[in-house]
Amino acid sequence: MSYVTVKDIAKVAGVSTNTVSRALNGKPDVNQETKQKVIEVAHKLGYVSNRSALSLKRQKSYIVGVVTEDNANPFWAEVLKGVEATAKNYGYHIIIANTSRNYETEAEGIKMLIERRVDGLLISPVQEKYDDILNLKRYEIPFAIMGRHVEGLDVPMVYDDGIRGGSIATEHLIKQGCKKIAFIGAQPYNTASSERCQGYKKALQKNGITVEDDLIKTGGIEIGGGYKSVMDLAANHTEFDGIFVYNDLMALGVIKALKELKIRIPEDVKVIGYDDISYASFICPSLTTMRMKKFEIGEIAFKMLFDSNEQNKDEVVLHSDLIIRESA
Amino acid sequence: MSYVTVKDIAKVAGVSTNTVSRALNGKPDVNQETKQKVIEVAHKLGYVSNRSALSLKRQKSYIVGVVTEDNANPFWAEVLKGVEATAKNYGYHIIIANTSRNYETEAEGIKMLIERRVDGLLISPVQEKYDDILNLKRYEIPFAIMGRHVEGLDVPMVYDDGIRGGSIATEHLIKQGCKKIAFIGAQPYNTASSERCQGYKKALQKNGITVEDDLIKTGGIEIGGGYKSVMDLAANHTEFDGIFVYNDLMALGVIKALKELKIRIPEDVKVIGYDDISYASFICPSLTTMRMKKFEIGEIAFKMLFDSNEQNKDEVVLHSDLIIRESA
DNA sequence: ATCGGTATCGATACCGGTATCGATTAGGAG
DNA sequence: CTCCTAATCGATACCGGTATCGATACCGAT
Repeated sequence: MSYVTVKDIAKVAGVSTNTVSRALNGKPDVNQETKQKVIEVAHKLGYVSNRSALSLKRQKSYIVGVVTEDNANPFWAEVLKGVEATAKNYGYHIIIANTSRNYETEAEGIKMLIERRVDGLLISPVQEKYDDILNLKRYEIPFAIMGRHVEGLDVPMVYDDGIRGGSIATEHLIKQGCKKIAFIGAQPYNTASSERCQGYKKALQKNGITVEDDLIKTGGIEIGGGYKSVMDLAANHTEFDGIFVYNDLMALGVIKALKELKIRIPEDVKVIGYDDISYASFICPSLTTMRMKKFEIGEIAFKMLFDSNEQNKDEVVLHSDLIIRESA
Repeated sequence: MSYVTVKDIAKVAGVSTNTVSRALNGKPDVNQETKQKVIEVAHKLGYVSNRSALSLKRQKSYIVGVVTEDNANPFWAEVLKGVEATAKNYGYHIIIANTSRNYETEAEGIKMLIERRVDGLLISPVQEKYDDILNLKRYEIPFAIMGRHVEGLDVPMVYDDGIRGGSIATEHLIKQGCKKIAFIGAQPYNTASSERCQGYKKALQKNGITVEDDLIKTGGIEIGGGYKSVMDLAANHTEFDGIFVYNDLMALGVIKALKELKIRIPEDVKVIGYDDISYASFICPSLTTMRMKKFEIGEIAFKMLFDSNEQNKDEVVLHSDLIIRESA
């Protein structure tokens, strides 16, 4: 059986398609009895409205596109929950486009979302380039940047204060007695990573510890990236007694590497992560980290698109909290 | 600036909308020069095609709807990666509808996806009821069930052999010397859970161990469910030296509870999970588990919809492998 | 000169809804 | 009885594409 249309309902109910539309949408100018009958017929025929036709006519899709690096990543999964829950409250659905931290994939994803005529766009940019995002200004589509702070882009953003957080994390290691603290970060163009690194340097300087370039590693993100950076440090015989890792996922790799190197945590080396993903308390040793307001990032980002209270803010900065566990 | 249409391009290029369409879609019956000019104009004006209009005209959306309990759940996140990667190869996009293990949410999600006129539907059902899924047969939309085995539904399915896997997991505990093995499962209507429980019973019987109802717990899923079940066992002073947990996420809760009860793993109690989520090797102690073919479930499920090689199979059964780590 | 074939292109209908506007009817006021 | 108003409803245009079909022009063959 094919899909039922308003025309089918109209024929069976003996009214015009217009009346069907009015009846089904609770509009005025319909007699109560007619309305009942139409609804009855629609139900009996198994009518389901066609959103494509609606989108076309209303010039509104009630879809918001979300562009993130990977919706399976536990950090972004939480952010997405915030977006999704808020979207639902506002009568929107979301389509997710993963970038896999690749600029071309990001550009493709954004194009796809524009083709679907999303009503808004939430982007956590790859940051290799911003051409695709700047290009968005050609259209009248509202969009916002999530989880990253980008200077000079003149686009609404919601992000975590990485300088503050990085500074707090590093100070915690210093208070725990660490003297030679390494920073293991993401790609250099990743502003979240570079801000946390700035915070790290700030904390070191404030405490009279010199910043050593050998102790700063940037590279691939995710578990493998953290693993590799520790192995690099070890291969260069760089000494360290503390590590501040860009995020918890990389911290997993860091911990794995340290274990393989028979370095005890936290006795020999203390480790602190960032994000507080849900598995941070279950890993061994449990991970000290900065708890980011993940759900809120998604929630606020969505509201920046459509909620008049948040709409005209061009920047929302969130603060993360230190969560002390076993690793530091 | 509003969106550019074929009409705008036609006006500027001095041709008809039809010619624009032909030129942009690589169709024949267009002069090479005309084609070039149209493409040029389209590019200059920043044309992006409108998928809603296309969907309406072509009666095809190139979207597949995916209904799962929670895309943030590490197990389903992997399955979704399989779906997404395969969909991309076939030129499809996906829209995700989370059910939160709630029948009403599932029914709503399915309705939304039908409204968007998805070309296919992949569902991991809540299993409280099947009315919404059976209702799908009214439409001509292809769909398949992922990760669950449901008898008597006459719908294509791809799932893991839970009886086999549950049996292997339980036998592993028995070989490790466990005599009193508990099973901690999900809700009773969850067929994946009940099949693993069947496998558990089968293995016990085969090894001359009597099945004790006190040792079988069913209840809430996810971390909290596992935690609560262990605490229930402890409150009833039920003795056990091994636990087979429905999935790894619940195993996290189990391990948390055991730690709080000062029960050592694996010395006092051995624990085995199911799924092999990516964090299983990082938790403490690292989790022995059954590795499910998560990506493949998503991949095969998608192919069942459209790929002529897989299309006419009504069931694909996958086998999981025992991964031995510290917890058992 | 006429004809047939081919290449190129445009007018128009249609997909499934909704909005605009006009038509019809009934009822009450004058 | 006429006029006005409100309630109800239908005909039609439109959203942005594409498919169908017909029109036109140009070529070489007869």
